[in-house]
Amino acid sequence: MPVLWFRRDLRLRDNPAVHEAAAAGGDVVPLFVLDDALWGPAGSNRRAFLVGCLRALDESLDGRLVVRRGDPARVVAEVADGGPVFAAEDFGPYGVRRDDAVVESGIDLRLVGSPYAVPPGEITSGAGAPYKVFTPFSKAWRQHGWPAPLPAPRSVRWAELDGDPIPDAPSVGAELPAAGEEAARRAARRFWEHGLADYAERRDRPDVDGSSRLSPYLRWGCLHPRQLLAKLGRSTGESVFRTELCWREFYADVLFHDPESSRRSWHPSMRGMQVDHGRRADARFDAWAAGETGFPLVDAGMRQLRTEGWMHNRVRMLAASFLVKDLHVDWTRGARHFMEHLVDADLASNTHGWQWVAGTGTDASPFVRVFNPVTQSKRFDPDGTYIRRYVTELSGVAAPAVHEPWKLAERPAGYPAPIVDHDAERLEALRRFAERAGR
DNA sequence: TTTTGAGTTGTTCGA
DNA sequence: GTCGAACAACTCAAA
Repeated sequence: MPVLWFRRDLRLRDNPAVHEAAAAGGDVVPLFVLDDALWGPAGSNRRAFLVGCLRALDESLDGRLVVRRGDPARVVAEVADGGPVFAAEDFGPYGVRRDDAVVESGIDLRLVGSPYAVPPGEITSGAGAPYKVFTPFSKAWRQHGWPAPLPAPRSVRWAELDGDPIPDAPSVGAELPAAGEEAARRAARRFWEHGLADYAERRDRPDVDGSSRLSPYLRWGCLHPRQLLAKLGRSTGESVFRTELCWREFYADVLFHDPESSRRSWHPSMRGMQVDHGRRADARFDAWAAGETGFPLVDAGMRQLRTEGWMHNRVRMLAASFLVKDLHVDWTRGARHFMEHLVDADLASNTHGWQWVAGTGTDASPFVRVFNPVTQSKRFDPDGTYIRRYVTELSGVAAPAVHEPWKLAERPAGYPAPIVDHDAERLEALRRFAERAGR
């Protein structure tokens, strides 16, 4: 029996592997392998969202989704029993290793499609080398183009096979996004109706929640970017959103060409960057992770991450900048924390988003960027709406004091004083960068 | 091969 | 408050 192996493509629509598996003849076994290498490091938010996606998929398969726990090479071999296995290609470092092992074990693995409009590795510069700068990549990417979404497949006959139960969703603090393909379609429709027209202006505003909120669905493949790209026109908002989708593809391409870059700085000269270790650094990291730095917008973001498994991108950048530039903690540590808690945790986007902020990645900026937590707060959350939503200690504090509560005559009860002096740490960050640049 | 223009998302300083 | 310049020099990508 042909097997349809779901990995990060938890949908039935516009899924080339579904078509191929159906065309192979015979009842198709829809399989998901609960792989400890991926399940283990995931925090409860990410686990809960994945469980939600699996339940939704199971429902649209009339309860026939086969979930098996264990090592993929062993589990897939057992289920396939010599038959062909169809799956979308995974270009991440772990996915490539896993699939190599699967093929080596003799399984007839047929990779069809990928989670990207253009698979990593396909776009190269005139010299045939991978792009290292976003803008030329994005031009080539748009020129390259992508296929239209697939029509619905003729009805697929799904096999009935025993599996392990879908694990219970861990209990989580607050509300996670609704999971699954139908929820993704609703979210996309909502974004199209309410968010896309003003996207260019609103996407940077955490207070009005102006981003698309589609990242968790793209991460788990409840949506394919092709489905979004096919509907995008030429307006400013649509162009800006298309560019955001292109960033996702660019970073997947960068990680594909340098799989090591998820663990160490992409830029060789930045690998010797001086970072802080030890008890003081650990305490600062803990304060950052808990949302107790005393900088309201940073804390609001870190608390949103904990409770919702998601953070607005503008605030992600600021929180990352704060950890790296103000606390001098290695970016990989912050990136791991994000990976654990984000429901949209994507290794490529997360890694290279962090590296962009840390100044260790493909970005060729002529100067060192150090985000100012107060300036960012005033510009992107002017009334403090977003801050007060997550930092309840400041619920009675209005703008402008909400941006710098240490200036109040009386410190708000329960809210910490700033753990560092931003101006001093900024100079320290610049000093460390200058040291690297001199080598 | 050499040259040229450009590089997501920033901050500070001084007019 | 608003605005433009300065902030390293370098690397990339295409002409």
